[in-house]
Amino acid sequence: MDKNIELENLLKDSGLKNTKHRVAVLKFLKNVKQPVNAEEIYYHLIENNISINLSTVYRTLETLYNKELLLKHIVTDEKKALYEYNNKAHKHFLVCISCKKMLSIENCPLGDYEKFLEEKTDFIITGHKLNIYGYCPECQKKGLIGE
Amino acid sequence: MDKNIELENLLKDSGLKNTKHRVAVLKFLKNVKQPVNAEEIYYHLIENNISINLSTVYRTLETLYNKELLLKHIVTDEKKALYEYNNKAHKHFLVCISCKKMLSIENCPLGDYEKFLEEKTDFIITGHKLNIYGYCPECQKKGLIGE
DNA sequence: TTAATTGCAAACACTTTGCACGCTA
DNA sequence: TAGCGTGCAAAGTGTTTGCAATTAA
Repeated sequence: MDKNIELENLLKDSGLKNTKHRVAVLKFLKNVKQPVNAEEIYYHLIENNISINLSTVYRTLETLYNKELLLKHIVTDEKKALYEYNNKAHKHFLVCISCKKMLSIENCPLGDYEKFLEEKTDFIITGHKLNIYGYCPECQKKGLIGE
Repeated sequence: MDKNIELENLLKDSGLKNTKHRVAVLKFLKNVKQPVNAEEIYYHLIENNISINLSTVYRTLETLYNKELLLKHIVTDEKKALYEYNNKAHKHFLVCISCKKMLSIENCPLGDYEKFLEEKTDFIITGHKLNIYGYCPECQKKGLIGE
């Protein structure tokens, strides 16, 4: 329950009204270990007796994403966007090309490469996104490589 | 004209029939300097008096992508997929978050970080995608930062 | 000849929007 | 109570597909 107060403050600090739907979405995303799509959030809430509409889920995600409370990912060849709680840690992902699962990596190998690039290109660099692809141990065991 | 023969051989080597549409799409993508979307390809062909249907453009892109003759990118918050000629060079991109232009970077700063990760996580790593985001010099001049 | 490719129109999947009602601050 | 949040149904957008006609091999 303490967690809800924390999330309610997060909303307040972002200038958003505190609604049960927003808290429920944040709470779910904070607890889940990998990025999930809108439909998965929708069904999770329904199963937990929180009546909500899919369009509200989308609107909520959009709102939270605009306030940078969430991160949003689109994986090539997957149609649905994936969302995760933004804990502000700088992260990268290991994406399984068989089951599409995303695992986060805490390390960032990029060091001061960005600084070098900025000087070379005159871009103002604001961030980067690094995904590393491969087959997760489970899919290797299932022999799903290549599917 | 020699270029067409080269592209026709590319198709043949991939086991694809040689059609004017496929050659035209490949030719355009080979000459353009940044990834483009299906509609841009469609209009380019129409303007060059190559009669084609948008759905054929999509089917062609899908076919060429499956044969790895093209690369496909999806940028978060952009709805349209971007395609580029796959010249097999290992590349990364500098993406302007204002005008969405993508510039390629030839360097790869990742070195043997992947090897380290593979050992640590038991993934079989097959590749990675690195995009670096920021504002391009043109958008900086236009004062478009933040839009 | 025959199997792959194409045009066209219709279908699709995910996401967004208009409007009337409900609820937070 | 003023204005943001929500449900519902309908619309939107990029992409895909079924089918008949066309074309490459």
